[in-house]
Amino acid sequence: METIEQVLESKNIRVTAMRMLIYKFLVEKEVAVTLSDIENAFVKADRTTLYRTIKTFEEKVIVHQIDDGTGITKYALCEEGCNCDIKNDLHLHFHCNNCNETICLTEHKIPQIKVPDGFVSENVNLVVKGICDKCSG
Amino acid sequence: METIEQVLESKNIRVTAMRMLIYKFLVEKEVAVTLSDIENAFVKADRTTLYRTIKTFEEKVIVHQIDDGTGITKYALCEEGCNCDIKNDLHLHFHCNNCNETICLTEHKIPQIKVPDGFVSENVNLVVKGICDKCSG
DNA sequence: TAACAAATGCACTTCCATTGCACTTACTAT
DNA sequence: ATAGTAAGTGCAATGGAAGTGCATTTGTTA
Ligand SMILES: [Mn+2]
Ligand SMILES: [Mn+2]
Ligand SMILES: [Zn+2]
Ligand SMILES: [Zn+2]
Repeated sequence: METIEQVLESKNIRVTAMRMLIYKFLVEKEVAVTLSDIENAFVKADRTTLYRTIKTFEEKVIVHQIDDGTGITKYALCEEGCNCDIKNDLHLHFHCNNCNETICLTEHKIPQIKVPDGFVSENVNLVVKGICDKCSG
Repeated sequence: METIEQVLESKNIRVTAMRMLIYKFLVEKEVAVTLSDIENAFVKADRTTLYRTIKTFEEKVIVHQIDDGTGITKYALCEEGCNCDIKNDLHLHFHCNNCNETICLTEHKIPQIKVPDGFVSENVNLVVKGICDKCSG
């Protein structure tokens, strides 16, 4: 079991108190979070720091960004071997219209999408909206 | 060939000069437009009017909204028989990473997406990003 | 043409994202 | 250990897009 310090160091990110806390927060959450979610969890920290921390995490492929159509960008931890830096994330995302949470369905890969002649597909964003397992039960 | 007045009337929208101009603008554009695009095309008109006009068009199913992941909502004319009001738009959208334009691929329907047990899919947003035909030529 | 409803214009507001700059903290080389 | 440097943090401010309240104008209908 890797410690948080080890995770950060392995990604060439300087270890700071704030970064460890935010990383821990992301691990414990199972859903994608907004910057405001992080803000609310760390009221004593400055918004800018949180913002730049998540941007650093994104750059270093610790988290990936999710546009679920709510208008607010969300972030979730990358999986082992995630290559969202070179290609867009290949798994699909689910947004619950009831509890308003967004989750990664990492097991569900995006099918091959055909595009017309002359078009070149580089990546695909796919968000399914509906009712999640917790809300449909 | 229907006139613009006839189109608007058939959708139960009051015909005004502004609305006819905006409709004409949308018809002539083949790509999805942002509110700013419309603003730039009609500098003498007030932003609010353009905003509310496009919202009216959306409500009356003359245009549909597109979230292409750029963070700015875009709008494009609905096709004949478009049912984007009851279900999300079924065709896919293409965003060109080169010219930054977004277009409807109305011929290309979104494939059925499987979701895990317990999840209920209500609608799907699918955006393909890459190079469009004009830019790849 | 009078009366009413809807459309427009102006001024604000809110929310999220982003940046510049000063200050503090962490790493590195002596 | 200490100084120097690079990176991280906090504060203040900005900008863009979306949305709202209200007064005024325009269109419709009786
Ligand atoms: Mn994901
Ligand atoms: Mn479309
Ligand atoms: Zn739910
Ligand atoms: Zn293009």
